[in-house]
Amino acid sequence: MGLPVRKSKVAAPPACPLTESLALLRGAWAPNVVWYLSAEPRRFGELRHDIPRISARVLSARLRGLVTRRVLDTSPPSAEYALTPLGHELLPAIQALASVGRKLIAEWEAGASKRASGAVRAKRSQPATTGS
Amino acid sequence: MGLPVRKSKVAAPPACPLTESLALLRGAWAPNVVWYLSAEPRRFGELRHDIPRISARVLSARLRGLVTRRVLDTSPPSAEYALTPLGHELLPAIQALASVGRKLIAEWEAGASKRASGAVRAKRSQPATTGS
DNA sequence: AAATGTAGTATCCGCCCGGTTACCGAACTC
DNA sequence: GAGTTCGGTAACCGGGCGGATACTACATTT
Repeated sequence: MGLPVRKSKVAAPPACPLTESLALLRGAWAPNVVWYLSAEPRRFGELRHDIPRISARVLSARLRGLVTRRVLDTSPPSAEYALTPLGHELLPAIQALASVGRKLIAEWEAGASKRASGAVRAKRSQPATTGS
Repeated sequence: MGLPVRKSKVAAPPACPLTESLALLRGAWAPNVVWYLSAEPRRFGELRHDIPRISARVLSARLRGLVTRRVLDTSPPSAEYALTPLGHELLPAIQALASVGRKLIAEWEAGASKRASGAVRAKRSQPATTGS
């Protein structure tokens, strides 16, 4: 199956690189999935464990496009997912994003006491351990 | 419905760096706004021109958080927006994304030359996305 | 006064996204 | 056969996002 990701109602003229690449990461948890697959292939359940609040439905949806699937011949049949080359190309961007995120978290924790400025605080922040 | 509780190294960190930084870029056109403000401050109308398909409503919404506003004392009163330091920190990630996007578009157009059939997609020319 | 240009806000509304729940099915164990 | 584990899919559904349109507000120009 081809990349199903670009199905916006607007036939986007391929003019903006940013829009194009972001279309690949569109949808909740997509960058997290890429992140956890970056180091090594993982199985469905492992990803569910890595990203605890993702639902099976969404994870299954995210695992199409940037990812290849390989069925393993295990006792209960399982599957292994790995990033496609295109997925790997997104890693620098994702790492840069993670770097910013780490800085953000560090600053928030450092200045947690003086919470006065109107920063961009999301209503619900999702815990999801992105280790390194 | 129990997850295979195979606890890994991390227990429950406050937040995921990826999720946090992506929260900043959440919403349509947000990265584009950051992109166009990266080089220099711009005014509302300039951004609308840079990103033709964005609506004023959404642009106005995006211009809160990563951006500072300065009212100019011009003939019709105008406003100038500039990235905050936090906004600038996102630039490496955005540039990495744009890089991937450029590659995608190149491959895309290369493969599109095969399909030079009747359907010509209406290409509304967009101002160059600042080749970075 | 009327028109124009700039900078937004208000309101409506359709639709997609994603959470939840239930269900499926293969393989293995008991 | 019943139960369990792993890996999904199907259907429902509520909320939010964002497009479209209309409107406001201020200052200058005609």
